[in-house]
Amino acid sequence: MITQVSSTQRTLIETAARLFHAQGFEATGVAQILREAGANPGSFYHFFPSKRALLGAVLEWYADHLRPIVLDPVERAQPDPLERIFDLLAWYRAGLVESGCSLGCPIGNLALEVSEAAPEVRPDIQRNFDNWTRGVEAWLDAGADRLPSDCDRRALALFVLTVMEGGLMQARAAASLEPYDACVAVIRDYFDRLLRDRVAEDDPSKGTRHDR
Amino acid sequence: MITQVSSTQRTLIETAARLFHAQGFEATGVAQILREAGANPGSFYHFFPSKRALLGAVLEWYADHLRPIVLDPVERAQPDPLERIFDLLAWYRAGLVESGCSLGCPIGNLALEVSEAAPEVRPDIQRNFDNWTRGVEAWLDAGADRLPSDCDRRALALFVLTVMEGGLMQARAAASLEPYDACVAVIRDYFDRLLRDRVAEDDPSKGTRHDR
DNA sequence: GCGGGTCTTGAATGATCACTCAAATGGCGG
DNA sequence: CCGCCATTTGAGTGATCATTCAAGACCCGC
Repeated sequence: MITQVSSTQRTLIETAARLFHAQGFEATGVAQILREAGANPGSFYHFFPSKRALLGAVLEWYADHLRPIVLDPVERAQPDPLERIFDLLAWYRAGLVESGCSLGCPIGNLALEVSEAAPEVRPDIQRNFDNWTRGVEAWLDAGADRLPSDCDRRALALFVLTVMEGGLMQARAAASLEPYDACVAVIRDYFDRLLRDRVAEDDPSKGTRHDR
Repeated sequence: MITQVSSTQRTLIETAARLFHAQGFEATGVAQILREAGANPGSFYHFFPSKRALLGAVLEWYADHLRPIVLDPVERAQPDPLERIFDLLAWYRAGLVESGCSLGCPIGNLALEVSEAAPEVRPDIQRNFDNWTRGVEAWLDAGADRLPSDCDRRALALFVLTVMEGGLMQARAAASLEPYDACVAVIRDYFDRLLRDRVAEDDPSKGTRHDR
C-alpha cells in the first residue's frame, strides 16, 4: 500500500453496514467482513472489542447519515412539507426497485433480528427510529395548518414509519412492488381525507360532519 | 419411554417454531432445537434433509394454524366484521404485552431475516401473508356496505397487515407499547373517517365534499 | 535516528456449526 | 417367531465461528 488514505475502521463499518443490510447480522461472518474490507482479524479487534460492538458502530453510522443522506435531499427537492412524506416513501421504493425487492430498510431488518439476540443494541435501533420519526414529525408540524387541529402529529409520524416498514416487509415477501404501492396509496388516501376535513373545519359551509 | 404418543417430527417443528420466533433462524442452532425437543441428530435428518427444510415445515405449520388459532377465535368472539380487525390488532398486542415487547409476529421476523439468506422459502412466507390478508379482506367484504363504495378492499387489507407488522417492529425497538398503540389509534381514526364518508355518501344531506 | 505508541499482520485457538452414518431399537404383518 | 422397515441412537465429520496474540511495521516527536 502506498498511502493509507481511508481509515480501516471506517471501511470496516461501511462494509459491515452493507453486508448486514444484505444478509443480516447473524448470517454475516466476521471473516467475510474482513475479506471484503481487506483487513485482518487483528485490525478488527484493535478497533472493536467484538462483532456486536461493530454492530453498535454500524447503527451509530446510520444515525449519523440519516439526515445528510435521506432527509436533507428530500427537504431540498420538495418545498411542501407534507409532500416530503410521500417523497420519502418514494425514496425507499426506489431502493426496493434497485434491489429487485430484496433489500428493505437496514434498521428495520436489524430491529427484528437483534432485539432478542443482542438486546444491548436495542437503544441504538430506537435512536435511529427516533431520528426518522422526529424528521417526519417536523414536516407534519410545518404543515400543521392544513391538518385537522386535533391531529396527533407524533402518532401520525410513528404511523408513517410503520407503514413504510410494513410495506417494505410485504414487498420483499411478495417479491413485488404491489403491496408497497397499495399501502402508499392507502396512506395517501388518508392524508387526502385529513386535508379535506381541515378545509371543512376552516369553512363549515363545506360541511363535513364531526360527530365528537 | 413407555409410549411414544406424540410424533418426534411434530415436536421438532413446534420446538423450532418457538425458537425461531424467539431468537431468529440463524441464531438458533440445530443442537439447541434437538436439546429442547429431546431428539437426536439422526432423527432430525431422518425427517428433514436440512435445517432450511425444517424452516419450510415451520412456515407450513404456521399457515395451517393461522385460521384455527387466530382467525376463527376472533370471528367467534366478534360478530361485527370491521371490528374484528381491531380485535385482531388487540390479539397481537396481547402477545406483545405477554413477552414484554420482545416478541413480534413470527412470520414478519422470518420475512426480513430469510428473504436473502434462504430465498427458497420466500413463497412460504408469502403464502402466510396471503392467508392473513385474505382473512382480513373477507371481513372488509362483509362490511363493505359501511365503507366508501370505491374502497379498494384488497389494498386496505394489505394496509392493515402493514400497520400491524410495522407497529410490532417499532414496539420492540422502543421496548414500549406506545408506538403500537399510537399506530392502532391512527388506523382507527382512518376507519372512522371511511365509515363517516360512507354515511355521507348514502345521505348527501350530511354533506361531506367529494372533490374528484 | 531512536523510542513509543498506533496500527497491521496472520497463524492459531477452542467452540460450535450443520450434518453423516452405521448400528441398535421397536412395532407389526405374516 | 421371524423378517422388515421406519425410527432412534450418539459418536464423529470437516468446516466455519468469533476471537486471541505475539511479533512486526509504520509514523511522529525529540
